Amino acid sequence: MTHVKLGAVDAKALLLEQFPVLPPALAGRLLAEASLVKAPAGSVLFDARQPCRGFPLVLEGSVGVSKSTPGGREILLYRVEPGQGCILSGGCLLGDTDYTARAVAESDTMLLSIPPALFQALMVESEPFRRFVFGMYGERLSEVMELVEEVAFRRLDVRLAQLLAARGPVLETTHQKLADELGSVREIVSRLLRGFEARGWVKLERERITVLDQAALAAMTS
Amino acid sequence: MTHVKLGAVDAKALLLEQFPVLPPALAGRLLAEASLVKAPAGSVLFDARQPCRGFPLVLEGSVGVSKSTPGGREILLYRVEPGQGCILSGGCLLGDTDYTARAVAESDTMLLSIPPALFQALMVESEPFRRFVFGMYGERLSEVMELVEEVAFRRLDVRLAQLLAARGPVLETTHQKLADELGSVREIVSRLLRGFEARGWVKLERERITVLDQAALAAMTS
DNA sequence: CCGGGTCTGTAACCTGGGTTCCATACTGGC
DNA sequence: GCCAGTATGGAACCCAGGTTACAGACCCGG
Repeated sequence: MTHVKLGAVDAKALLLEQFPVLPPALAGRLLAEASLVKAPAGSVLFDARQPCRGFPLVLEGSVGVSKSTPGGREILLYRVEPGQGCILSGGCLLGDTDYTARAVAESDTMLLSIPPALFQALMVESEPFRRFVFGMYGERLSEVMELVEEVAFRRLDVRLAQLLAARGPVLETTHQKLADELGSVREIVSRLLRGFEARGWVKLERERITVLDQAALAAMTS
Repeated sequence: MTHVKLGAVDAKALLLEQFPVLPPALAGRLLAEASLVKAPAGSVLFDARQPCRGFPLVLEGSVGVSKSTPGGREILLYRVEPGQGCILSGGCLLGDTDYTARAVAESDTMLLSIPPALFQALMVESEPFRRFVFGMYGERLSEVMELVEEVAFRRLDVRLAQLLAARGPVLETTHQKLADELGSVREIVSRLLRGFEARGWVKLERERITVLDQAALAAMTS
């Protein structure tokens, strides 16, 4: 976990390190023509009904893409980690349509925003870049399809348990944020967590959940 | 609605008609190298955990892609109509992964199955083909993301009403099939339909639902 | 060290939707 | 015209999860 200040040089190192699939020549070009953006935790990168300004590659941190209702409820569709790009922007750029979801930096995030023209050009010229973008599309689609199934058929306690098992052993977060990730509400998440705690599977503290029995949580899935 | 028997000639006509974005030269090549497949209504084109044999373009009929649980419940992820391809296969071909869902012909369907090698070649060589495939990816992803929101936050009566309004004025289907589309069960769909009938919004008969007040159904959305 | 904001605990209550069960009715083949 | 298979009607019951409403508890800034 590097905590150095990031300049142009570090950006290049990060780009090469996080996106090994991209040939170095291309990386150089990206750094020259794309703009480096720092997004502090919590900042909104884009929102529904907005046109798309560029195709962002995440170098550091992570971005959550979610849908939300007027009533204030929310559900996380997927997370963009370092080494990935926000594929939603790809669709917007190619189809020239607006966003249909919201993207929020989940931690301090650094990303490289490829301007539309360059993105289009790369898609035509660069085979590796195309493969990269395509691969990500496929992955995302599968993920979101999976999510539909989860939301439609899996009980919330199971989904919460999965989440805890996957992200443990220690989660520094609030019940509200977990609820927003699952598409539920704070009270229910609190209630379920209490249940897990009673069974000795987790320990609860303010803004911190410690997983004590990952196996038990994971076993709920079945 | 053409009911002629379909031979090679008709396939070409259909291909050109349904896929105007593809240049005629490419269409010729596709017909020469891809295989024409007829799938009777109800036949399973592919299922989860199977590798992918080709990239199918739908010429006539329609294909439903859905997830299902061991318990027998089901939810429709999206529908592939004439002029579209099954993008899920694209991901499988490029990433060489297995399917994660099931595809069923919803009516007698005719499709053109592009073999993996040709698909890969076209993605490299043909800009219009690439644009076509890309465009579809973006669309599907948006659709499925939308579906997550619907399933997570919208009540079933509203979703059913939407479905009826969109697919009316007459639906030749069973309550079970509607349930499988929505990710619910027969009894609930029946109950809700009864409610709509009581309000004079639909008329119910065996294997047939007639929408009488589309405006009322559509208005539930808000 | 006081006070407002945020996070969590807890409980009563409600309801949408799933489960179970059975009755009825239509339909097509023999 | 009978019978098996399928589609629908209808009700009792249950429960996961959402709503509402507070009360502490912690945390930070002034």
